[in-house]
This record gives sequence, C-alpha cells and structure tokens, in this order.
Amino acid sequence: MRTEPGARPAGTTTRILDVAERLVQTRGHNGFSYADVATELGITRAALHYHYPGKAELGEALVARYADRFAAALAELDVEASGAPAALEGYAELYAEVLSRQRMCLCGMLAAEYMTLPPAMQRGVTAFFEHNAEWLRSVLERGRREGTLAFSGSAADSAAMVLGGLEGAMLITRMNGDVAGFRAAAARLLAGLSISADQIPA
Amino acid sequence: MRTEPGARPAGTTTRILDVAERLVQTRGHNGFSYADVATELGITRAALHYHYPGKAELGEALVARYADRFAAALAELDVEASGAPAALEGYAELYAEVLSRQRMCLCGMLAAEYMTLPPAMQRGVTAFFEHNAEWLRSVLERGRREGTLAFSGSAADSAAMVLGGLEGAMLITRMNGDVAGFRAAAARLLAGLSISADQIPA
DNA sequence: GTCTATACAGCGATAGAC
DNA sequence: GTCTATCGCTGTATAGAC
Repeated sequence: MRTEPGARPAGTTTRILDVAERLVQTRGHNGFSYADVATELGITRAALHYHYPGKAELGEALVARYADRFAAALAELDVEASGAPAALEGYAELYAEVLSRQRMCLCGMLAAEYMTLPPAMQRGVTAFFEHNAEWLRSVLERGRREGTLAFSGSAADSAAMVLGGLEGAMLITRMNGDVAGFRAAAARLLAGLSISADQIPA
Repeated sequence: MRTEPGARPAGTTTRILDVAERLVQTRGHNGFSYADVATELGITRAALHYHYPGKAELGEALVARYADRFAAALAELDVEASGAPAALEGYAELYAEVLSRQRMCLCGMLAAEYMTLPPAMQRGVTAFFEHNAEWLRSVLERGRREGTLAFSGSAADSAAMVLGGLEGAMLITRMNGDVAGFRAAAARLLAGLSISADQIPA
C-alpha cells in the first residue's frame, strides 16, 4: 500500500479510485480513458501509470474495493436488520442509494462489458455476484424457516431473481433518473416473497 | 433503401446489421469497431462507410431493426397467447431465446452504455423500453381484470418489475451461460404475479 | 459497391528528467 | 510523485480510383 496510515489529505490513490469508480459506474469500463481521470485530477496520464501500471490493474482495484464495501454493508445488515423482510428492504435500499447518485452498480455495469474485460476483472465481478446471491439465499432461507417469507421453489432461484431484478430495474430506471420508479419496482419484487396478505387487487 | 426488392442473396446491408448486432449484444457498442465488422465480412472499412456513413447511423439502424422485431413478437403474443399468464411466459421466453444464443438483449446492453451513446440511439433505446413497459402493463391489467393475475400496487409498477427483472437476470446469467438459471429466476418472478396457489413452503 | 491510400485524433504505455 | 516527450497501435472517417 502506498498510502501510509498517517497520511491524511485523501491520498492520490484514493482519489484516482473515486474518479475512476464514478466514470465506470456512469460510462462503463470501455467508456472512459486514463486521460479522463488524469484531467479531472489535474495530473498527467503518466502519473496515473505510477499508481496503477495499466487500466486492467486499476479496474481490478476498483472491483475489489467495491466488493469489499458491499460485503461490509451486507454484514451490517446482518447485524442491524430485525428480520428477513427488513434485511431484504435494506438490501434494496443499498441499490436505491447508488441510483440516487445517478450511478449504476459498478459490477452490473461490468457485467454488460464482461466479454471485453481482462480475466482478473471477470473473476472479481463473478465473485461479487456469487457473494451477493449467497447472502440473499441465506436471508431467504432464514425468512422461510422463521415464517416471515414465503415463496415457491429453491431459495437460490429466488435469490437470483432478487439480484437480477434489482440490477435490471437499476439499469433501466437510471436512463431517466426515475429513483421513485425503482423503489416501486423493488417493492413489488419483494412483495412477491412476502407472506401474501398484500395480494389485494386494486 | 439500397436493397432492391428483387435482390435475394442476403444483401450486404443486412449482413452488416447481422454481424454488428451480434457484436453489440456480446461486446457492447463501445466494445467493437468498424474493423471488426469489415474483417468478418471480408470487406474493407471504407466499404462499410458506404452503407452507413458512421457508427452512430449504424447504431441507429441496429436499434430500429431490433425494436421492430420485438414489436412484431409482442403483436404475435397478443394473438397467440391464450391468456395473460401465457403471454407473460411467452414474453420471458423471448428473453430466454436471446440468452440461449449467448447474447444479451441489444437494448439492455445499450442501456448500460446509455451515457456514451449518440442522442438518436438514446431515443431509440428509451422508446424500446417504453413500448415494452406499456405492453406489459396492458397484459397485467387484463390479467387482473380477468382474474388470472393478482398483484398489489399499479400495473405500471409491476410492468417495470418484470421488464427490469428479465433484463437483469439476463445480464447476470449470461456471464456463465446459465440459461436454466435464467428460466428458474424468470419463473419465480412471474410466480409473484400469479393468483397465489404456489405459495407452498418447501 | 468495393477498393487503396491516407488523414488525424485518441488510446494505453514507456523512458528518463526533475 | 509528477513531469515532458514520444512510441505504436487502433479508432473513425474521407478522397478518389476502379
């Protein structure tokens, strides 16, 4: 690590990651260049190569940091959420917060570009989704066991549905910035997993 | 139109669109070049510029053709599907067929790259999703009216959920080619709209 | 309708000075 | 840690011959 524990004023490495992260989340990995990042930071491309030898390495660091943050958020939900339904709502809210900053999920973006990514990034993206699916599966199983959730089929299938549903709703609502529309679609998605009661025709 | 009605052997224009379509669906609009298309067709880049002056125009034609095909498929579902649930299953199967050819939905792909697209392509992608959401909404309303579907909230919100859910499930399952996983997630998604009955804890 | 040739901008990346 | 300078490659696009 190049940033020593004592160095406070937001190290260059961190600022590079912050700018690059936003660019990937809005324009995609194939939609930004080293020049974009360097210009925004007021440094040259060459300086960027000092911190990250190539775009592939920068991309790997991006995925790793994003996955770590998400994992931490999931661990926090495990502790704070009062039950499975609340955990799912908190999970959906993580997505809504990203969207409200007019961004797409970093790994959702990279999923679209998957075929063009360097192998190390592909592995990172795959691991991100597997970890999310596994977390969702465990929450769903717990909810079913405790009687707070009800659904047909395997918990893994429903986990895939929730994961895909949120990523997809995000992908589409981001185009017009309709965060309220996202929240409504997410609520409907989770409603299909609740113990009926809400099956009230309008 | 440069392809006369009598010219049979699959005009160059069509073959260009076919190759470019596959490239966008697998690699994205920012993930392929004129050279990729030209090489595969055994012609030069310059020849490509004769048919489509620029990548933007090629992209517009791609979106327009894809949207037309999809609209035709939806119209056919209106005629052939016996009821709202069958129409929804047929709709999901359209996605499954694209995925089974190891492709992502063209417009789903372009939704990720939305911020980097030329304005005309942006309009085309937006129109595609609006048309799909509107079709889904009308199917959902009919199903609710006829008593074959049941769901809380507005039909528009559930339409957004189905659309986003299928696009997202597609986006994620494409990474490992898990078509069976997609079908399972899609079935679970639609199960949340059926008149309960399947709420049987395993 | 396709070719050769070319222009020119942008890209990722490296070497070496400071 | 950042700079200038430069390389080689790829990108889109154009002009003009056939």
